[in-house]
Amino acid sequence: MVQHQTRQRRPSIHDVASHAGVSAATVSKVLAGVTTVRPENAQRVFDAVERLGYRVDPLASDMRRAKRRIIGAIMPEFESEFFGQMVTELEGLAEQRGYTLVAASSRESEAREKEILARMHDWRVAGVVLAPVRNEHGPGADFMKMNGMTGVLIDRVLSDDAFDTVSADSAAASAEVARMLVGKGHSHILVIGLAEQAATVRARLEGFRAQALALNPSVRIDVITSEVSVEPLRTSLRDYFARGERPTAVYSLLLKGTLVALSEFRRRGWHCPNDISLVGFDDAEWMQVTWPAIAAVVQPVRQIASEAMNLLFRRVEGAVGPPTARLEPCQVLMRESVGSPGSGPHSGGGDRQQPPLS
Amino acid sequence: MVQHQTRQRRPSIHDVASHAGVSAATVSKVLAGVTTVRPENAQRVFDAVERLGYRVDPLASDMRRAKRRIIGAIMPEFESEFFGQMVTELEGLAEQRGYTLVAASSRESEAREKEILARMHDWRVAGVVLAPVRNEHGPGADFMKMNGMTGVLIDRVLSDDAFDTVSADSAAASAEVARMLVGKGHSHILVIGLAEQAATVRARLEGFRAQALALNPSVRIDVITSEVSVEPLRTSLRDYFARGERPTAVYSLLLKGTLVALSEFRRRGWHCPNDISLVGFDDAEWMQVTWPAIAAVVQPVRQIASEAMNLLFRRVEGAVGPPTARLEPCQVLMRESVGSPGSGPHSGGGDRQQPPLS
DNA sequence: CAAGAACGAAAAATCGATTTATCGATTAGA
DNA sequence: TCTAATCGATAAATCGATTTTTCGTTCTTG
Repeated sequence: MVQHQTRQRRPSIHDVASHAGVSAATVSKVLAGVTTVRPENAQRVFDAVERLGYRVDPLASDMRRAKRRIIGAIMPEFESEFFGQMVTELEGLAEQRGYTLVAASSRESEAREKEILARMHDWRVAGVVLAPVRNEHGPGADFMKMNGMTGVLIDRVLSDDAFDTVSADSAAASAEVARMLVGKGHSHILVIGLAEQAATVRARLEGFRAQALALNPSVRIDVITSEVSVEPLRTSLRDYFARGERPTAVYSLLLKGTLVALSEFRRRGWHCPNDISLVGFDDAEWMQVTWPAIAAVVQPVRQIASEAMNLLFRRVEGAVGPPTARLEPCQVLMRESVGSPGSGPHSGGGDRQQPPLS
Repeated sequence: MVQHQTRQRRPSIHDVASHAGVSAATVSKVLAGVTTVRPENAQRVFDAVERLGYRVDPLASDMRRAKRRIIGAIMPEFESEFFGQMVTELEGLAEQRGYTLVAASSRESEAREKEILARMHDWRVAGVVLAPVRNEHGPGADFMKMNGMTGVLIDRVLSDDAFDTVSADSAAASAEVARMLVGKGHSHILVIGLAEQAATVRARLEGFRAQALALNPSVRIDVITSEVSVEPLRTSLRDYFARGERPTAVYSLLLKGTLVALSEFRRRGWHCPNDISLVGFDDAEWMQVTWPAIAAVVQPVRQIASEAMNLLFRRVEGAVGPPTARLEPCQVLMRESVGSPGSGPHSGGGDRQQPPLS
């Protein structure tokens, strides 16, 4: 525990060895827990370690290994609660196993995603947790395949023929949303999302549609998607409402879509749930303190992170066999933003902004 | 560009050397841009690099350096937009200079903060960007001092005698908030915050109080703080309102406080800005799409990140001299959550929850 | 009691790069 | 012409650990 010296160079394993009067190899063995060392020598090593405040240099320690004790994490962004929590969880889990997590943001760019992967490959990371920008078939996964990297794909994925995948069971969650909305009497529902994330969006959409139609064959489901960014989505949504379309509920398949929907509602002076109901995929802390509180699908971040790390380390340790595709169940939080249609006056609209409460 | 081989072992500098018919030292020099190499040999090296798809192993490359090309970033959390953006920015800036960023979350724990720093010290990071849990005088900064680490402190800091500091000019921003609130006629204002972050909170508080009193000497300013977490703050706030205190405006010194205030308002059935006005330190994307939009102080994330990295690399490159303390200006976004007092009926309260719009 | 097994620890090789020292071949200068 | 300086490149040392090989003792055993 002593660290009285403020000198520059840190003690190396050789310093410990000479202080303990043994060889560096012996020190290494003692610290690795090898039992074929005389207890007396082991004690001298521990003493010297203590006295010098010696700690293993992870960089040097990793030099000879083919796989270094580093795990890479690549997320599309860090700004949302979901990915923030995800990185926090992954970091903790990696640390528990003595690994260092190197996190990087692909900033929603597949090109950047590939560059980051190349850099992580340079570091000889033991494994990668990749949340792809688009889906499991992007250039990122290809690069990993091509270079024999071990990894797990999460979030915007369904299943892959090379990597284990873990994601929220968004189809089941969407079905539950459908149950709730149709159950409340909604028969004209708008679903908005980004088509870029193909498979996941399709799963959510189909999960929702199938359940909704099963409950009420005459329900009308409109879909608005945009390819890459959310701004075109905003424009499409604006046009849609301007055309006079009046769904009684909106289900947004992604957080940014929920924000867009809310801002379009506010733009038209519509209030939830009286004028229109809203459910969003992805929960956020603020959603329960606003008026109205926003109904949302909560993704099981901890479970996804923990399952992903389990699968990853299994592969890192050499497990073989066909890749698995895990789906973790979500929770749907029904809040005030959802009501029954026709329970309040549908303010005709118009594009002017108006103060909400007076 | 060629990477036809899917074999396991990556080519080393010796593979390149033998393919080019030169020594490893020559390859190293060519790649380092040393000019005392015969152009013909340089070309052969480049060709071999291309053919083999060779890339330098950053781990091995860093072995002999005292400071490795790694920058550590320690944030109290990753879940908020502010720190999420901060990590994104820092990562980009580190990458630009050929450094790898290792980010870790102290999870609002000073003990963990120190552990992470110890681990980063093990890695011999070139520098650290530390956003301390409490302030610049915590065990984290002490550890860095003790071990001669180079670093920059950001966010919850004012100035330090050992490290450069960069933070938002929250005193000036708070003064501007005071100007706006007092200017609107508020004369009883509640300020809430966490005292743990001593210096910063005091700066914000004093900046606010001084300006408010300068404009209206009879303004009443109540302060509620809690030491560590936000839950006691919630309790205190609840008690405060239950005692019958009726400020006309609340200024929250931190994001979590803004959420707590909103949830207490909703608990009592109060609406912004008619029943009470609200301004929060720290902006978030959702604040502009809710009803009402929440007024907030926007921190200059990019400027803080960029300035922190500039200062850090200056020190990494050996710059000496007294530490600097930078304050980056904030922007105050006045939104609908702020109005004039008495412009709407103050609903007496009561603790029952009530639907907002009807 | 001597040959062989078992044990513990030191010596040496290794990982993949960088840097320093060394060396041979030209070229320059005396 | 002989020595000295210069140039380009290679050999070797280094970084800090781990792992393999080697070696000297001690303990068995025939």
